Amino acid sequence: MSSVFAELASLDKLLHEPARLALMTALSACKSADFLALQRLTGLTSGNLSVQLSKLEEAGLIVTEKQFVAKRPNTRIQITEKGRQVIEKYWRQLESLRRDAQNWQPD
Amino acid sequence: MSSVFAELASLDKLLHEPARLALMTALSACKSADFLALQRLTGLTSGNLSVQLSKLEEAGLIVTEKQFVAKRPNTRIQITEKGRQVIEKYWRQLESLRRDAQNWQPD
DNA sequence: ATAAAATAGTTTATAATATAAAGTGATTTA
DNA sequence: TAAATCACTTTATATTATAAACTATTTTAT
Repeated sequence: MSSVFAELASLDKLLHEPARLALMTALSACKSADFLALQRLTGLTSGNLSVQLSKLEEAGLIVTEKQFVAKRPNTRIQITEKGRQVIEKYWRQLESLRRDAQNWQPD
Repeated sequence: MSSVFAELASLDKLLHEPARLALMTALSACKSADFLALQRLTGLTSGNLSVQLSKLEEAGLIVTEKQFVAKRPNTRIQITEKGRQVIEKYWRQLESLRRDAQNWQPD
């Protein structure tokens, strides 16, 4: 059982889903963003985006702050230190998976 | 709606699943491999591996050849030209997604 | 000789997940 | 003031991953 197996098993499935991967990667590159900006980024329906953000928050990877701006509800989202660590780890592990699988030889 | 959306939508979900991603990446780097070698690579149960290979074959990304070797059934798996094209495209698109998400700024 | 275990898989069932649809409560427009 | 819009959340459905159960042949043990 090659080292690819270890990388496979440890790949964080919460981050692997493409929408959450884009969200976390984008959030790791800016101070914060609000709900509508993230919706423009991903093109997700609001329901879908809401569910994905809830999962990320429940896991402690982001924090959300709900306020009113110009009489409108406004949700500001920020990555946590933990979130920053796991997204960086994810990309490293995916690179490892790719390299190990590419270098693998049968037998 | 930023360009991340286009990358998100076009990311091939058949290839994105980690086990199939490892399988296709490995198969793109060798002439062929048999069922047991791929099972050692991925650590999948035989049932799971069988299902994933069936999906890849149904999509025309691999071909399988079943024979008997030393009185044992033996399934040899090879990537197709189409398979090679789509796995290379997948990795390019994932890099794009990463780069675009990292360069994105809210507003 | 034959019952039990192992090999190399496939098929089926279940549990998890993504995603859309429907719903909420406030605000603006007609 | 009724209807439409905004910014979401909650619930339902459809898809998917994954393990469990099964099949058919072969080897090993008694």
